[in-house]
Amino acid sequence: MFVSTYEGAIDAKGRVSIPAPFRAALGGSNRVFVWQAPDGSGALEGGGEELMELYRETLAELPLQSPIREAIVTCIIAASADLKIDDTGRVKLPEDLCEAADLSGKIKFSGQMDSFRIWNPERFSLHQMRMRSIVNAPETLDAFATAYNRVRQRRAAAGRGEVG
Amino acid sequence: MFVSTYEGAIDAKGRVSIPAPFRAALGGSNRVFVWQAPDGSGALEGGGEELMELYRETLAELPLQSPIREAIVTCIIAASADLKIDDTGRVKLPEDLCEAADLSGKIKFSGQMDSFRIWNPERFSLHQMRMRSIVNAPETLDAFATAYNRVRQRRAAAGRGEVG
DNA sequence: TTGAGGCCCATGCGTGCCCATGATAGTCCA
DNA sequence: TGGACTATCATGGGCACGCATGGGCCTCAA
Repeated sequence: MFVSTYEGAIDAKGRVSIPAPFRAALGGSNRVFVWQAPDGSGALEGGGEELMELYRETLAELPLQSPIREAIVTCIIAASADLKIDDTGRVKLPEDLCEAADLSGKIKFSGQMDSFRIWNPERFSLHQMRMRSIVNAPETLDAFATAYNRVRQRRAAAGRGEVG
Repeated sequence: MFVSTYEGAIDAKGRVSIPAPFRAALGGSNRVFVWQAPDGSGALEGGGEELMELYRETLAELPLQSPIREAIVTCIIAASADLKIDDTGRVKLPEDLCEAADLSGKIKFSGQMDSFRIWNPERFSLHQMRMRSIVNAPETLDAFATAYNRVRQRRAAAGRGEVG
């Protein structure tokens, strides 16, 4: 589970330390995949072998000739960098990805549950501010609370007991 | 279940003892997540792995590109501190969260059923006073009583018997 | 020969772990 | 019913390990 936000830095050799909690979330594997987040946020997105396996299964659900499948394969699978984590926990980010996400010097890692993101810090604060204004809208929290209660009730019905 | 309110303090190293009943509510896990309460109350909100798992399921219910999902991921998942409880029951609160919630010295923990909150004591009393005036309004208790009776009747219909 | 990448060692700082101490409440017995 | 004992919990502080980071050397390819 990728949670929280961590600071990091790209060193003179283009190397980046993956935050230790994220390495733990990768399940001890020393392989990471990194690609451009497809939502236009300008960040990079990353995940481990487990996520890639999930993507593989997801793609298998889609018709072989569908444009959706083709687009995902091209923009995520083909566009991913397949990186090896060295024994001090670092990877070398390819230059083209760094340029695409405007990364140099200080960077931010943010957890997204199943994946994580790598940000230019300023872009991240901007994104944060935008998201905060959405969260402040009462209908956002309402919608989340409604979905949350649905999940809880489903759990309770399945006899999985209470939270906490 | 997180119930009741407890006093606490931040020590010189930025550490805070999680009240023992809340630790018990975390189910023996030594991992806590803490983030800014998204309701503008100025408190921090906290929960355990179980709550995060519920949030993960809830997010999975929401469309991948929906602004709600993105906002919650940014403002809760990414904004959370992923804290480890040491064997005396303490965590180190990150400075940015302390600043955001105006915490230093004495603090208050308040139970919220599925999660708990961490308060600046003065803000908490203010909040308490505001809430008390709302509770005093007859329509508040009416609405609560109506919902309560609906739940009781649903239970009775399901043959789950009486309230202890 | 040179530049880039992979691998290894060195270091400083943060924080996680462990010790001890003090306070409080709950229990047991006189 | 009162007092002493004990268990649990909050708190303070020291120490060492883990993590992020910097740099050197070797290898391979252009």
